[in-house]
Amino acid sequence: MKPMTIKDLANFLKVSPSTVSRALNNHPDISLEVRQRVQQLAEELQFKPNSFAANFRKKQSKIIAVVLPKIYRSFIPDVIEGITKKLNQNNYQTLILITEDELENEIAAIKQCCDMRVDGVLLSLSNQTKNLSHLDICTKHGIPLVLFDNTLESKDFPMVHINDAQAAAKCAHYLNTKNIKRVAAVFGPEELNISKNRKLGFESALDPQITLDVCFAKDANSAYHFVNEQIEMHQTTAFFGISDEVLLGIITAIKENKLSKKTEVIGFSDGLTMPFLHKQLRYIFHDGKIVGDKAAQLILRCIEENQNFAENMEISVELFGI
Amino acid sequence: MKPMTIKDLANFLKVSPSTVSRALNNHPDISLEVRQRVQQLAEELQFKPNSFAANFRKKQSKIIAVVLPKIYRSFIPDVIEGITKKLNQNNYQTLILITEDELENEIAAIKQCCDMRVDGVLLSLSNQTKNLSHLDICTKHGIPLVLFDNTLESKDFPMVHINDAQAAAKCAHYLNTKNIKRVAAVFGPEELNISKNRKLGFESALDPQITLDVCFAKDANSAYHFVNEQIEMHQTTAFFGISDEVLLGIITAIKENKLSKKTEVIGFSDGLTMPFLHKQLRYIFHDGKIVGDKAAQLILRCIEENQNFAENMEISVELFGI
DNA sequence: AACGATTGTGCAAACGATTGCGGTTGAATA
DNA sequence: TATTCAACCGCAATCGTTTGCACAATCGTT
Repeated sequence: MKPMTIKDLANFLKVSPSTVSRALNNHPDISLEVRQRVQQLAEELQFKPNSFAANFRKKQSKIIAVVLPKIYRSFIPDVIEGITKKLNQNNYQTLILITEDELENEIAAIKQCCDMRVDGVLLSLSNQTKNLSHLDICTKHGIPLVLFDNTLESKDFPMVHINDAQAAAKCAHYLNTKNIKRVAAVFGPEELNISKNRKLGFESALDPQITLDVCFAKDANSAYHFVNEQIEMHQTTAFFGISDEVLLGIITAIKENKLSKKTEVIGFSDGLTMPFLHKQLRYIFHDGKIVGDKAAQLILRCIEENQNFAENMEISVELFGI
Repeated sequence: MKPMTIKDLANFLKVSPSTVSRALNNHPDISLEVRQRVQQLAEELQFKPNSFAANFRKKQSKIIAVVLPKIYRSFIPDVIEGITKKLNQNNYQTLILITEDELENEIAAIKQCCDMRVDGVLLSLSNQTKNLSHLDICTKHGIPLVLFDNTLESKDFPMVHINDAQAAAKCAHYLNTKNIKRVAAVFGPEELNISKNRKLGFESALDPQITLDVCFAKDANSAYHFVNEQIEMHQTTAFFGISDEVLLGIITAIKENKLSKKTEVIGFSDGLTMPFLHKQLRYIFHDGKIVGDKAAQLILRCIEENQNFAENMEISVELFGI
């Protein structure tokens, strides 16, 4: 029992294959009556044209690749959900490629995308990536690409992300109003772009009267130890944390020191665990769903308009907390 | 400038297209010398055969679809990483479809997979799914499918997951040794299969001398309130939590009641946040990477051997904690 | 020297849907 | 009535690779 083809349908309906094809694609050349007859039969027989053949002919895969360093536990899952949702609504599917934060893998992934002839690429850069020259093959193959989340400035590719520096500045501004002498800021690994950007924004917005202690923490535990030191050495009562992970360390430390009530904690969070853990937390709500949605939207526009208009999109963020 | 084809290469090298094709696919019929010449030129010119045409001809997409309810913050990200890693090693790519825990979407996703002619499907069931009849179209299309994580018993499809009941029983056994009179167990939403299975395993393994209070919590907050009640009403000193989310509620509550030291907390965790938060936590380490890896392995075998041998795979789990 | 085995290569037919172009209708217009 | 013009539909080429088969060359055997 060979799988059905468009020809079989055509024979059965006494029309030509081309008519069936056009009818299935809602081509206006086909009369409403024929169109309906075709679609109805296709529906009944659960017939779908062979997508391999269609892709081949139409030179499109209806697949968007999402290339990212790692599926961290917060933010990225939401991004993926945001992307798939938007893409599905537009009849595209989502392919996931993971680079493990290595440039080499990123290059391979991009090549893979070209080889597979995906219709577009959403890319969050690895932290080893210092320039965008390896993305040229996408341009060469006519595959639109948009950068999201972890990005580098570029005139060739649109990007969507929050303005990290500005968001961090908001946190600093908040602290400026709080009659504080000293603040300890915990960032992620020093080489991360978000660490750099948020540090820059935070530092330059912070009232110079306030003494700033800085730490690049590789995980919750190192944040925890840093905070303990700060409390011991300087009786610090204000902390800034760049991610849910370091916030976990910060919050744990201040709780153990019974300073929850007397301490300001502010940072970036996905709004789930950390605000629950520490009700007084102020945080920049970093909403992955929106980033994903916007990124998908942008790539769809690129595909539609067949060009990489380098229009960046900045997601505005707000400070949350009681 | 038209994109290069196999014919262009062939003309240039004065061989036939078939030879180029075979050479590129390392077909042994082609002499080593010719094979190398072809591959070398292809390498230089960065030529890759049009995958649309190849897919079409070979009737394979080299894509595996992963269908899942939702990308929760723990476990699932690891599963995805485990899957993509294993698949990549075998030259397959990973497509993500999300059902949002709705049967309707699950059915649509499965159909989509068939329409796209993916080479295999990895499916974690929605919690609305009560039977597997909608998976027949996969069988009909000859697409192998393996169930993972949230599954239902089936003789048609292999599945990989941990033995929830048995793992929960391990927790109960541990508590049995602890001279405890009363334990409060917090599960997830009642309709979830993991809730049911883990509850069953836990209940039946628990020493009947121990009084059991049960709660189905929809989030960390409801777990938190339940625990507070239990402490107030029964001075409970032992808690079982089915997931990181409810553990968060449990741990927060016992900390606020300053009972960390005097209380046994045990449950299922991905081993990151919760053990950090509560050092005394005992937990079943639910390792998504392994589940993903095994699931991918299984689907690859199905593809290779061209059959759905219903060989289930149970991931063994261990109790962690100091 | 004639004979099968090997080995290595090319020919040409698929694979199944799409689409430019041309042809057939019937109705509308002059 | 002749002509025009849509509206519809079919013909056949096309997309680029793969692969069954035939064929040519080379080799070792009797």
